[in-house]
Amino acid sequence: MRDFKHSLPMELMRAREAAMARFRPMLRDHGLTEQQWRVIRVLVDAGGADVGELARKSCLLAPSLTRILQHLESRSLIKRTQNSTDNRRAIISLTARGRRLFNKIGPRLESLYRVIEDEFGTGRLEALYTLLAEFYETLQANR
Amino acid sequence: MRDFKHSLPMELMRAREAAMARFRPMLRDHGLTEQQWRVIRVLVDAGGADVGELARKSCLLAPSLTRILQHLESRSLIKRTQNSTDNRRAIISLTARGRRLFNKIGPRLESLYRVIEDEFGTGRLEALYTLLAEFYETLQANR
DNA sequence: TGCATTTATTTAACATGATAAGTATTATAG
DNA sequence: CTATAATACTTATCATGTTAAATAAATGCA
Repeated sequence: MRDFKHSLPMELMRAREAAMARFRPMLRDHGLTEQQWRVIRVLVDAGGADVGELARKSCLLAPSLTRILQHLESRSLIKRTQNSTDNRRAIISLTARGRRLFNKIGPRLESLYRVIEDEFGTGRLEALYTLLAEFYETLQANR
Repeated sequence: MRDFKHSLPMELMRAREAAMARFRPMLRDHGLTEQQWRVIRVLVDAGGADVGELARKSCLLAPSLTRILQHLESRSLIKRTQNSTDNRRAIISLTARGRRLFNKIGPRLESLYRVIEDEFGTGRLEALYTLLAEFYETLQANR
């Protein structure tokens, strides 16, 4: 049997963990988990989204997202608006406080990212992105 | 700021999830989680290891591993041996039942893996492995 | 030898991952 | 219209992720 070290899910996880280990301390300093940050990040880009859209874009399962939104709402970082024609959906958006937190953390994480970019090389990083995207597309297509 | 979709941890996660979605149902059919399977897989290769070694090789944090070992022991899939000169360490190994379970599941997962190999192509898969390993090494080296 | 330090593992506490089931609202067939 | 199915979330439950603290055994050194 193929050597266990040569396991793709494992390698993907190790690579991801190596990267996250660089980012996590700073998020933690601001009382945020990686997943909470992903939600905030998506809300900045989208500027308001329902829970389903948020789940897709932040790669979080609905039950996890429900809990995260409750948490972020209790910290007044997000707010819900019941504005739609569909009463099942609530529009989630950042509060002013949420935006301030993003503006504080965003640039610092960005610079950590650039360090990685320098260490590994922009070219190889791009190659990795491409392969990952292709891999994902291939597996989704034949699902 | 860089587009959020172009986030390396996210891409690594999505790729990993796409792969795991293929494997998880079969593991679940046998009452195993992905992490429990990783432990069994390492024990087959190593044939007995202390908790620290197991944690490193299965890429699990010590607290998670503690719980998983308790679970696997309660199902009689692993056993502990207090044989060492160091009384802090217990040697973990598979029971006959654990080995039987591995022999039943292993080949089926292997064939699922070959499907992925065929879909994505052996060459690109190797390229991906190489980049991932290099990425991990680079980030570990400059830790 | 005696004791502070280090090492190996476990507990504790809180957050998320994963699946199934529940609830409320909207769409749809008859 | 109205019963039924589909949709969008939320709850519930169990397992793991993450960090800090606790416990216990081994080491190092005065």
